Parts: sequence; C-alpha cells; structure tokens
Amino acid sequence: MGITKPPCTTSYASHSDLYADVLQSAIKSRDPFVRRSVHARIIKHGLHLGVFLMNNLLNFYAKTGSFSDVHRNTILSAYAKRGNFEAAQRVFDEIPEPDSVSWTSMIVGYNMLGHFDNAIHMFLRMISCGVSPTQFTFTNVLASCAATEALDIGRKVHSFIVKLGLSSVVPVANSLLNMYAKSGDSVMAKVVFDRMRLKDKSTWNTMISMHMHFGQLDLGLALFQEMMDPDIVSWNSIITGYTHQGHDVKALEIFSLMLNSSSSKPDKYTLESVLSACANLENLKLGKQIHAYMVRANIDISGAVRNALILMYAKAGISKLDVISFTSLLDGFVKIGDINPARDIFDSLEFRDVVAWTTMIVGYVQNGLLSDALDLFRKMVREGPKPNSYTLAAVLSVFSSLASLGHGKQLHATAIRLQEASSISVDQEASEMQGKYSNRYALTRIN
DNA sequence: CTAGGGTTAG
Repeated sequence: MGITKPPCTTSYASHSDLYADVLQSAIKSRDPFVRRSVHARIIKHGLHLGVFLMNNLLNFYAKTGSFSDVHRNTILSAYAKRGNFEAAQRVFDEIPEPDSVSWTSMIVGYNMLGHFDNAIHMFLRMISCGVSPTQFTFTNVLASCAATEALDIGRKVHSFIVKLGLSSVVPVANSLLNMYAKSGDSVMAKVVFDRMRLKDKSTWNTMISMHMHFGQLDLGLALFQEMMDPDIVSWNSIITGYTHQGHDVKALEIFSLMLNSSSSKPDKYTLESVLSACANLENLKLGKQIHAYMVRANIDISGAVRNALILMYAKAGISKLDVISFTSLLDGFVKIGDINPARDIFDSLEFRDVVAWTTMIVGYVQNGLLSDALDLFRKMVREGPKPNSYTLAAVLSVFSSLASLGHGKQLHATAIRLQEASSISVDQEASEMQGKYSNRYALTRIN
C-alpha cells in the first residue's frame, strides 16, 4: 500500500524543500498537539499549498505509513478543490474503503469547478458502492443537478434524503428546493417549501426568485410581503423580476420603497437593474441621480453596472444629454480610469458645445492620456467650436507635462501638428519651447 | 486521536 512515487520529482525549490522538511518533522512528531496543528494548517491553507508541497506530503505519508483516512481525505479534498482531479483520483484509489468523506470530497470538487456530470456520476457510484451520503453529499450533488436541470436524478436524490431522514436539515431542503426551482418543477418546489418547518432567508429568496423567473410576479410579491425582514437579495429578486418582464415603472417603485423603508443598501445588482429601467423609460433625471449616488458611495463601476450606465446615458436621451450630465458622466469614468465609454457618448452627441469638448479634453488630461487630449484638441480647432480659456488651460497643462518630462521632440512635433491643423502659429524652435509656454503666450497665439 | 467535507438566493 502507499504511493509509489511522487508525481512531480523535478527541481525542488529550496524554500519549499525547507518548508516540507519542517512539515515532515512536525508530522513525525509523537506530540499529538503538534501533529494536529500541522494538519490544521494544511486544511486551512490547503488551497494555497503548491502541487509540489502536496506531492511531497503525500510521499512522506506513504513512506512513514502514518496515513490514516483522515489524512488521506484531507489531501484528497485539497486536490479536488484545486481542480487537480487526476491527483485527487489517485489518492482516492489508494484508499482501501473510501468512506462518505472520500466520496463527498470528490463530488464537492467536481461541483465547485463546474464538472456537474462528473459530480453526479460520482454520487451514483457512491450509492452503488453502498456508502451512505451525508448532508454535505446531498447539498453538493443537488447543486450539480440544479445546474444541469437533471430532474430525474434530482428526484432520486430526494427519495434518498427522505429515507435517511435528512429532509428537515435546512441546507439540504434549500438545495432540494433550488434543484426543483432550477429544473422548472415549481409544483415540487412548493411541496418542499410548504413542508419545511424551519426556513432560512435563502429558502424564501429561492422561492421568490423562482416565481419571478416564471413570470408569476404576483406570487413572488406575495411571498416577498409575507417574508420577515427581506434582505438585499430579496429586494433584488423582486426588482430584477419586474425589469425582466418589462415592468420598469413597477421596478422603480419597488426600488424607491426599498430606499425609504428598508435598511438594505442597493448593491451592484440593484443598480444594474434600476439603471436599465431608467434607460427603458428614458428617465435621465433618475439615472443621473443614481449615477451620482454610485460615485458618492464609491460603488465599483465595472462590468454589467458599467454597461447599464452607458446604456442609460445612451438610451435615456443622448439628444437630451446636456453638458452638466456629460460632465458628471465623465467624472464617474475618470474616477475609474476608463474614459472610453465617455468618448463614445461624446462622439454620439448631436450638439457638442465648447464645454463638452473641453470636458472631454480635461478627462483625457486627468487620465494622463496626453496625446489623446492633444488629438482631440487638434480636431476641435479643425472642426469644433472656438476653444475658450478653460480649453487652453487644459492644453497648456499638457504642454507643461510634456516639457517637464523632457519630451522636447514630442512637444515640437505636437506643436507642428497643431500648426498644420489650425491657424495657430508656432514659429519657435523646439529648444526655445521647453518650459517657455505661458498662458499669455498661448492665448495671444491661439486667439 | 472520530476527524475529514464551503448550501442556498439576485
């Protein structure tokens, strides 16, 4: 018995060697406290241990023979959670009689990494081997059933749960409920729900989101109102449910109710939904308020929220977009270091006045995109409104940045390009330009 | 030394 050979035997890093030595001597120790603390460390940091270290440990365990099921299951679980199924399976195969933890660890790993079919397959093999599943097995295999909408197997799992008397374990019942909801069996979902004596917030939220998903908005709302102390997930289920069914006004009403009557703070899911409602309703006023809130509350503007925000400004009336709201939009994007969306909106503006141009240029400058700022300025001189003193101040700050960076050549080249593209007369040599720009100079030249 | 195993909802 035992592992014959560590899978990776090449060039050991020296610090890993040392770490492994320490672990090995600690595990060898007769002091049970020391051994326990080492194992605790492995469990706690299992996900962060390198493959090499794991293999080293396995090798050590095999050689010393001090390799109980607990140790093996710990290693097995760490491998499975890392997605190293080959290694996990190898450990699994070394266990003479895999117990429920051995099987469950494999199932957990497969389910976590999205290998749902493997998780289900593992569960079926576990049953046929006569090993009794636990609540941990059930929650995980049910998650895989839910993900693949494997209703047939889900039902079998259900009957096992009843036989083993685990139906009243809240996590198990929640997983079951979720499985039926995701698989589209709302009748059985309701049966499970009604039979639950103990309920979680998750229990209610699962049920609510199922109804909203099926378009049974009144049923979802009824449960929501029946629920004690709804959390942000509950609110979001209702709000997104309404927006998905095209009831944007209703969604915004619920949103306002939430702000006024609940301690729940809107999160990125809430904001994405209400911004999209604002876009559909062309409610730029509210959309701007929400945007301002996001900037104030320092909400992470990225991903879906970012798209919703862009869409809101784009749909909720590009034509109505005034300079003020464009500026506030830009502020938001400058803050997150991504002004490309702002440029898209700038480009699609029907009427661009001097402030819009300047705002855009300032946005580039604040992001350190100096050549973009100058390019846009050049374009402005060519085809836009006449620059004002704010525009010039921004462009001057670009020049001074370039000068202080010692980019004399770039400065010169830019000046020449500006000259070619406009009526600005730049007749100094590059050597004269460095550090010699003043506000007065630029103003007199450009005007 | 009977441990060891991340539940679910937007």
